[in-house]
Amino acid sequence: MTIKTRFAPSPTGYLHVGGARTALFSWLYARKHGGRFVLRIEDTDLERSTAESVNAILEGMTWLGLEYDEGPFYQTQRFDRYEEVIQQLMDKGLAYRCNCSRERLDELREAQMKRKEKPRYDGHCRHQHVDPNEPHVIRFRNPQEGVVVVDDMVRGKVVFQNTELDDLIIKRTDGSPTYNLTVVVDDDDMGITHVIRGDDHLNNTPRQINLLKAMGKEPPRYAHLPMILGDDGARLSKRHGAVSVMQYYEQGVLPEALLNYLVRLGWSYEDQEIFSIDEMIKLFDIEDVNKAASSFNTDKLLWLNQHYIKNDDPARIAHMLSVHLGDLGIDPTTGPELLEVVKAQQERAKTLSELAAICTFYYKDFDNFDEKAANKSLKPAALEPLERMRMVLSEQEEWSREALHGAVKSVVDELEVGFGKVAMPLRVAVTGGAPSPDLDLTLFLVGREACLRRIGMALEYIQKSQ
RNA sequence: GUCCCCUUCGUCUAGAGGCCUAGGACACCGCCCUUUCACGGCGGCGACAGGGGUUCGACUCCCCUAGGGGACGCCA
Repeated sequence: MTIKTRFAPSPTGYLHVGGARTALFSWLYARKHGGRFVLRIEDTDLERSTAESVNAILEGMTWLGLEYDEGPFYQTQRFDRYEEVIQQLMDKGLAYRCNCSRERLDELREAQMKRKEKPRYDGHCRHQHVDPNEPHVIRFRNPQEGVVVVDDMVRGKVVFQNTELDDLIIKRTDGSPTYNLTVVVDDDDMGITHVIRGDDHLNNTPRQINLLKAMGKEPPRYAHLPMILGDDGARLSKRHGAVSVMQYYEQGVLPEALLNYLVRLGWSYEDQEIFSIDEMIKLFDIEDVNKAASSFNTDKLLWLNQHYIKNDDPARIAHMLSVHLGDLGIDPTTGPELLEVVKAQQERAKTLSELAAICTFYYKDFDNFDEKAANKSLKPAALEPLERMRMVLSEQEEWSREALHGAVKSVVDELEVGFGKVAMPLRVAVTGGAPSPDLDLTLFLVGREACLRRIGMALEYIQKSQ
């Protein structure tokens, strides 16, 4: 039997980290077992589903590289099929029409709550004849005795009493099918063998199993993944920063870093922290997934991101970085070779946007010196070293790292001071105080013209601050 | 409220009765490297929710309590 998993989001918002993790685990499980991965859009809620959300989800999946083998399927295009199943259930007496008013239902719920009972439909229309021509919904006749055992791959066996379940609506007054029916029909029709989804669906599972049994079908295997909470342990929401996966893209998080972060949320393999996609596929197993919810920790994501930025091919980083430089109004073709700049700065940033920011000084003058750096290094004592450096650099014939190192050294020797007395002011003068690599490499990349101009700015700055 | 689930350092996690003086990672704090910032190296801080059992022995098994999460929709 070929293993088949699916990711089935409802297009009522963006792809968020929780959804992305669910998709990742489903995808990994399929890939690991040489199976197939299906994308299905659960858009039966016509009120809230939007085309923008569909696009956002597809965009997120693409960015993360979670490619699907089948789909995307849209439930709104399968209404005929759902109708067919509903009819079959009606014919077999396993579903019935109900015309209870919303008012009655509301009152019922309220009364039950007041009695400290679990609110649920009382089966009022179970044995009532309802005229098909008047407005009605169709409810599934849930078994009233016995138990349903969900044999979950991460939770183990979970037992539900049928008396806890009520007769759920499978078809609305407007004729559209509801979630619990559509998932069950689709998962079965599409041959889904493993339903891997969020924890919040665990309580729906016994209902779905009953529905499946009524249809004469065999339930798939289930795996309910623990939720992802915000940094503060509360449910993930907008106030926790990035809600949409694409916001991480915008901030300059690498997809492999996000995936690596997500795969370690609720799963681990020995003491390993860094996983390539291939390693994830090889080592991942749904049986090893934890039961407890976990909190999203941005610091760790950023640490992973820095790791990937630092270790990735500089050419690839350069390619991705140009977008972020563009955001800052920088055209990297107007200055030093971007590839060389990336190599020089690669290990100094946690995100691509941060990397872009610290690469700015290679391409354009800064407006102000960093206050802290300037206070420390741009003092009167720096006047002489900077004057000397300006002269030496303006006369410098060979503009190479080695030669520039010699140039700085010559000033140090001439003034008979420590290396830092010259190097520090010079670095701040040239970079504005931004993090930067070796001084000789920095001077080399920034170029003679900009170096001289900025030393002038620094001298002016020192004189003005007196 | 009812039902279901969960509970190891601040966070992610290892731990399948003795291997635990509870291991790793992020964060934090020191030190080293160093012309800045990083990187890297070394070290430190820091947890079994509480209470009962079972057992020669419990982080591991059972029960209770507490706390957290989820579900209880003509949402998915």
